[in-house]
Amino acid sequence: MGIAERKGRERAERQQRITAAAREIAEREGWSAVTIRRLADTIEYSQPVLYAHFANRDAIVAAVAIAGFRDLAAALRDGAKEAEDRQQAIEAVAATYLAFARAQPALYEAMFTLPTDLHFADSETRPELRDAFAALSAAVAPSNTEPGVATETFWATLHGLAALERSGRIRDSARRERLALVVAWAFAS
Amino acid sequence: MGIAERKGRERAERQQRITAAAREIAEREGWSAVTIRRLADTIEYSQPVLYAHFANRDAIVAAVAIAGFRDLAAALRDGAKEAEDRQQAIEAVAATYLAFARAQPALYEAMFTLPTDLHFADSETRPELRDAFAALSAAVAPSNTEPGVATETFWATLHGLAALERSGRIRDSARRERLALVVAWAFAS
DNA sequence: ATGAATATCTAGCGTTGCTAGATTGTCAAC
DNA sequence: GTTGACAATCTAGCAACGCTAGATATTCAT
Repeated sequence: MGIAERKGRERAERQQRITAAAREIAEREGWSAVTIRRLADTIEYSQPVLYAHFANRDAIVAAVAIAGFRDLAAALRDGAKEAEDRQQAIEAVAATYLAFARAQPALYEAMFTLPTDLHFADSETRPELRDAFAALSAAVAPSNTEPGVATETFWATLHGLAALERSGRIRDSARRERLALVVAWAFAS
Repeated sequence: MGIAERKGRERAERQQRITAAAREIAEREGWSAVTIRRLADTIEYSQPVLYAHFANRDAIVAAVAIAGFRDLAAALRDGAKEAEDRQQAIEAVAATYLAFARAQPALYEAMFTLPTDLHFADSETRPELRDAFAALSAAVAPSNTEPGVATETFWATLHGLAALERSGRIRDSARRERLALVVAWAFAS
């Protein structure tokens, strides 16, 4: 009965190719260039095949976003692992977060701007999202196990900085100084 | 020569009706429901008429956004005018900002999420945007006339909170506590 | 009243997300 | 092996989108 397994593998691989193509095109040309026809072309299947994998276009964006949260959580943990004290951990996490958003703007956009149906503070929160939140929380409030007002506010600041920097509404030249200020704020709380 | 004046008035009024309709529909059904056909129907003209007023759909969204910045600046000034000290001013501004975003989510979305070509920290920044920034700055750093790292970071925090609250990624129940924390941060800097 | 200029509309192009129905391929039963 | 059912895949098309060219109606100076 290896046939069913093979089909399952092929299906998973095709699904992977769809999200990879979406992410790549979005990063190169923006999410508006990610059309079903374009994706179908890229994976060399007809359009209806995509609907055997995802309910609609938004579901593809959401899949990319969830993969992004996995990446972000990993990056945050990796960035913080060499910190020697709380302040260093906060600084590492903040810098990593902003670098992540900056390096992959389309991915970040999928994670935070595009879909409205990926909730966080909710019973049905995806584990990937919880995990990224936990990585932040570990740096800000290592001793605290409650949901974390400080972590939420810290995250909001980072997200706000990422968003406003991206849209050119705060000076690119002051990035370093803002980072220092954020670290001071989070450290003090 | 009252004829030209009348035509000018009619034109301005029609333009006003377009943006008002866009804002209303967006607030009720989301920006994706704001189509050229729908707007044309609402103002009882054919579609090409809209293009005599705006270059394209994005320009309509941008017009709504700019009006939103006027409203926001006024709301911030109004909210802060009765504050007796710096801390009260910061708190008033923060609360007003978040209430503004919460009360008119589609408008706020137009201002911060949708268009990419309304720059801030830039020589060609629209005065409406500068003015809103100045209203924030007056509360955070009343004595400081420089562009304001603190103001930028404060703004970023408020925007992040607005965005994450809206998408349900931070707990609605902790709004008060986050506000208090933000005020403490901004006050300390 | 008439002709030019302006304002407005009808009709349509190309593209989008998505889907029904036809077509091809696969595999077990005889 | 052949056949028939089932699954996989494609072709073709719908309705709605932003936007525009060309036809028509309206307005105004002469």
